[in-house]
Amino acid sequence: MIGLLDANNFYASCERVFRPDLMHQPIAILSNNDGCIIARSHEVKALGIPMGAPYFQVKKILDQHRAVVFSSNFSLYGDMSCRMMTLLDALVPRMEIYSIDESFVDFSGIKDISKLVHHIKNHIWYSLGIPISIGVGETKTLAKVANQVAKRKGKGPSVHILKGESAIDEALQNLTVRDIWGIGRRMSERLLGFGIYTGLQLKQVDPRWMRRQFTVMGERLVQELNGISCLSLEDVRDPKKSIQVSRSFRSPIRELEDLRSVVASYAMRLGEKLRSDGLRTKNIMVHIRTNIFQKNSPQYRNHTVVTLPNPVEDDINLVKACTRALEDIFKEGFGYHKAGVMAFDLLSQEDNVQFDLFSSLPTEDQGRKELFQALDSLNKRYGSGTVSLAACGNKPRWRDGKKNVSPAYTTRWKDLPKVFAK
DNA sequence: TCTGGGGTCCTAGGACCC
DNA sequence: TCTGGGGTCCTAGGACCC
Repeated sequence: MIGLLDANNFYASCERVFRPDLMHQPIAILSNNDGCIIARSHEVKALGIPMGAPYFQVKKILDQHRAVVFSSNFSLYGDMSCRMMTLLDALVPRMEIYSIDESFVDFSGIKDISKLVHHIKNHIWYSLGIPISIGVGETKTLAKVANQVAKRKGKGPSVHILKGESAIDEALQNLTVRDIWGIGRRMSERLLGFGIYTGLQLKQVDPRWMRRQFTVMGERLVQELNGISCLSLEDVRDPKKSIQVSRSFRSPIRELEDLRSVVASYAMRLGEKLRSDGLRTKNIMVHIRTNIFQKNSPQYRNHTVVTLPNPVEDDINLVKACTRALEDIFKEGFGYHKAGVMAFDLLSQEDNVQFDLFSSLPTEDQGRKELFQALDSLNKRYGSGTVSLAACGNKPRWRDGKKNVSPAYTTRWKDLPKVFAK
């Protein structure tokens, strides 16, 4: 059995820990620039205010109900998340942190699951003041379903264990396809078109048909609803594949100079994130765009990628690359509303570093000399390590009438010292 | 007037290789 | 005139999640 532990209204609950006087008052948390609603307490949800609603559209109704509105405080939420996960980790054999406020837990081998989940729920509530819901099911997707059942029991901490065919079917009968984890707006629209409305109907669909219509994702979903586990518990976190920093602006930015300083600050934040994850990058993407909500204004969006010869994680190189990329895509005459930088195809500190010599090496002596210099810089930059060498002769080729250089052959020496000894 | 930020996975199709 | 078979890698774009 797999459990899904999910904090109730996490950001709002975090704020309440430090403002216990707001325990029964409606609370909403706003995004960057106080633009829209990104978290709501139970009471605000009850007012019918949707997730992501622009603040200016719902401000009136929030005021009427004397809601307390917070700007987001992500360092607080991150810290509370860390505490919560630490408490949980001490109580369970295996877990996967799924998001800032959710964890999957492996309950296999646990004799009395009900006792344990109640203990977890109470422990986190009394130690941290965060109310959580725990759902337990045969697969991750069913654990998600169980969690929704638990949440419907009330606004306080709650648990639900989903076991037995009829109980599962009943729970699924009460959910729309849109409520199922993994089904978003587009898929639910298409499913509705096929006459599939409830979770139970989806469970009864032929998985092969699902695969044809909705790719393997759809097939897995149906299998998971039938208790066949397709999504395993990943207790070891894979390293990140991309890291980005992006923001919308309160008011549009028109000048390149202003945008440049914004992008430079994102580049430095990107560097911080890379370094804290022990990662480097060769690929950096910069994007800018006008305000997509201003339907009547001219729109412009663009992005570009800079690929560096060597992996970097330092501010200077990142800022240089990002501002250079910005100049490629910046166009005058637009008011920009959002910009972002992203590093992708990340390398870990342990990954091989490629160091390219661009000069040709006409004689053996010169080749040897340049290789030694390259090794020397490698050592200075990355410390000692193992080295493999690839030599590429560049033979010009033509494609689509354009000259195009690609390696003609590659030779690799495994044992560098021996090569040099010769 | 004011509309978030940060991720992941999958597919199709093209280019290229032997 | 007929025109193989088996791959890999890359990219853009879509969809989803919290």
